[in-house]
Amino acid sequence: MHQLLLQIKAIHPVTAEAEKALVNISREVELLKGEDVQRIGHTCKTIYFVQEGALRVYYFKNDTDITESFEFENSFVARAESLFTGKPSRKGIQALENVSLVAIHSQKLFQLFDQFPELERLFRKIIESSYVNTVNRIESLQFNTAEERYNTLIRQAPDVIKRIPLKYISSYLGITQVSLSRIRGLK
Amino acid sequence: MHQLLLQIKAIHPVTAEAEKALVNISREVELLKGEDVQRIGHTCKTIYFVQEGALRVYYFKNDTDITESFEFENSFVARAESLFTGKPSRKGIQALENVSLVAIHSQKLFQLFDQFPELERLFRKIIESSYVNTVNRIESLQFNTAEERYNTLIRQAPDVIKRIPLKYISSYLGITQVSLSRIRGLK
DNA sequence: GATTGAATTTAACATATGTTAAATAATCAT
DNA sequence: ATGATTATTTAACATATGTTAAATTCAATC
Repeated sequence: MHQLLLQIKAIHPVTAEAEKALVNISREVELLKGEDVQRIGHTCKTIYFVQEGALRVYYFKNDTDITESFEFENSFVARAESLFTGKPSRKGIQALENVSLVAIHSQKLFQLFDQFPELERLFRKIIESSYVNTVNRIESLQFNTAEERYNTLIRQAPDVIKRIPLKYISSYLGITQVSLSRIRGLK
Repeated sequence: MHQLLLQIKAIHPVTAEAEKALVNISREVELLKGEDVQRIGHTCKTIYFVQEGALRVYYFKNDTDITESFEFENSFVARAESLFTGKPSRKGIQALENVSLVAIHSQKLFQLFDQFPELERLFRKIIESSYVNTVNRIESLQFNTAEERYNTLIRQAPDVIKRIPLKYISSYLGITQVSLSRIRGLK
């Protein structure tokens, strides 16, 4: 859990008691490359913190596997549309490398907010930052060409290109694998 | 402010003192159709609540005017990438009808969070719900055709079609106005 | 290192959407 | 109502991306 606590310190430091309470409702989880952290159809009740490895959030649209997002070390992952609504998610979370995660029990976490407003502030900030990321992503999908999106990805998230197979990257960019290959061949 | 308080009650009821404190840092603003609520380049320091009318958040990409989002009665509006980072926004907010807004001073609001954790919870929930909306929007932009996106809009946000000129809607859907016109002509 | 299967690229063609320009239609001010 | 402005549609053509299939490269296992 050490890494989680370090990351929290960087976002919004909390008291030792709050830290302890958080650790109490969390457990470490290890998964192998290819395994599902959370299956499609499952209602999201956990917020994950990535200590080591890479994940993707994915779903199917007309039998096509689509990657919604990638997550690496030191990020928090959840399926917001399920976590915040209580509905089952059409999305799954898959390990793209062997991963070490911290699983935070979301229901218990939300209860802790009454006792520790500092934890609520911490997670408010985490959500805010995820929100900003998705807003920026919309901008990119809304009016950049596929080539621009690919170049932006190389610049802003080189880990994705280095560590993730192209077949997952193409759908993340909103294009087919053939298109991605073509774009890569241009330069 | 009555309408704002009603809406708050529906999201997360707060005590009379918290309500009073919130009203204290807010003021009503009226603007005419076409006017800018916030200019491009301005650093976002206000969260708006729409009492009456319609707004859009917009920006320019290569001299082309692009609408990022529409907002109607009973929604909260801010430019997250600026509000939560303190950086000037490349986006503006424009009134598409004569509007009546409540302007909430965000800095003062954030200060109130120390005194009223219930207000922090309220705004955490508001942010969560905006976040869920943007995540769903990404899904739509990522792999639906323009025609699918248009049909979804008609179904899920009929107000947009009824009240907003098409020239603003096309860029919101990620297409040109000509394409939108073509799609509308299909059926 | 040979064999197999998966990942990636290439090719050829199809289609959706973009671009530019002109034609209508709708709206607004006089 | 008239004319002027703005919004929307239509047309013709250009281009980006999709689709299917095959070729190639890469990676894992024996």
